[in-house]
Amino acid sequence: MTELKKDQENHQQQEQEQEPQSQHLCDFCGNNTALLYCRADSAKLCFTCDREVHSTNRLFTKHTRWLLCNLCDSSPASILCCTESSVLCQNCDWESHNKQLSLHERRPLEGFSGCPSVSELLSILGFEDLGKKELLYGGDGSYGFSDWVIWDTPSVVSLDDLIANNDSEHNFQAIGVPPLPKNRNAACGKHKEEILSQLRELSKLEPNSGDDQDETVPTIRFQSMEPVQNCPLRFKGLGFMQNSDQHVVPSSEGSAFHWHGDTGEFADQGFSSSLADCFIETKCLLPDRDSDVCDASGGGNEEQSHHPPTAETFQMVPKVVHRELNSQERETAVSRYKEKKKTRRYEKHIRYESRKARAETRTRIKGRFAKMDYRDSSVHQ
DNA sequence: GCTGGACGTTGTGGCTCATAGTAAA
DNA sequence: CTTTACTATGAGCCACAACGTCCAG
Repeated sequence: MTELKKDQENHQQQEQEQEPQSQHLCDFCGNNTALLYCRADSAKLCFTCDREVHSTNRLFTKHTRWLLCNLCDSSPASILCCTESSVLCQNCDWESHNKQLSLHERRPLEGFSGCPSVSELLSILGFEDLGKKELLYGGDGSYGFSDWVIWDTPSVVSLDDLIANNDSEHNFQAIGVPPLPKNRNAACGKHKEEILSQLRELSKLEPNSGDDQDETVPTIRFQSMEPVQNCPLRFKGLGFMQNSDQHVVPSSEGSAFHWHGDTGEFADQGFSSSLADCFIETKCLLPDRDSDVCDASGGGNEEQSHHPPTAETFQMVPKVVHRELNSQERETAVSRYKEKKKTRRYEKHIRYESRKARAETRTRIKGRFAKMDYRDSSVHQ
């Protein structure tokens, strides 16, 4: 632990040293602090200009943007250091964490594309407990994304956990797991204040800012919550996938999903691993969005959909709990599982006695079956 | 629809080896 | 606290008869 403290202190010192040069201005307007990086444009942008630039046509919406690295302020951040709440590019991450044999908890970050609304940006950046209203007015009362989007809720470890927790009114939290602190995944890095400030400005520009209809619309009704200007919206890793290929599959079916690299699909393969469950809970519980723009088969999503999800991907995808749709499915799945558990046979079951009899008389070499002529030849010798 | 041949798949048990977990030094 | 020794567990291997499917006659 002391090593961790020293590590943190070193980082703080390092940040303080770099602070003066970290304020880069937006390449577009030249006024605001640049917080995002667009690789396709090789440009550092503020949130307002990012919206302006990337909403002009569909092609631009495909550009993936990242937060700027908190250390060098010149490269896209691909690592979130949860310990020090900073976002770092690969080089800076290597420099700072490798040098010091860091014990920091780090996660991969990916960018976002499309034209996310302020609310969605809040969610992407880990301010899910801060609705757009709170952002605008600092108000209370209204509920925002946090009520519907749950980041990294403790995943269900097994179906037994579900059953053990059966009485909790479909609360998917596994037993024995302490509640997580809010906002623990805030992925905004060091420039939190500046980000909030820019988002505040951005939200004022949105047509329905302050409208009651807006933020009270839960995430599960994404279909009615079109991103600004109907731009295709995709969050990669950081936020949530909003995609037409999000098949609704009951997560508690007792199914493991295996990735088919060639088709880019999951296939049901029996009982689920906890890892797959985590993913299913999020990926599959999201409502379908019949967007022709984001069509998995053809539209601009191959990059994401045809790569097998890594453990990091699983870790990064936030948990979105669909409270209505899943309750019935869960109940039926649990009852099916219970029924199956009753009739489960642990002892070995011989299906073909004749094969057993045959196997017992077979010639063996070190336990392995040997060819018949081996016995013959040994007899002859 | 029935028959028979060809061909691919499945299941069987004992042993070895790798791995994880535990206890002792 | 670390290292070593021991134990438990499970996957994989092997050959081949039985089984299942397909197809032509």
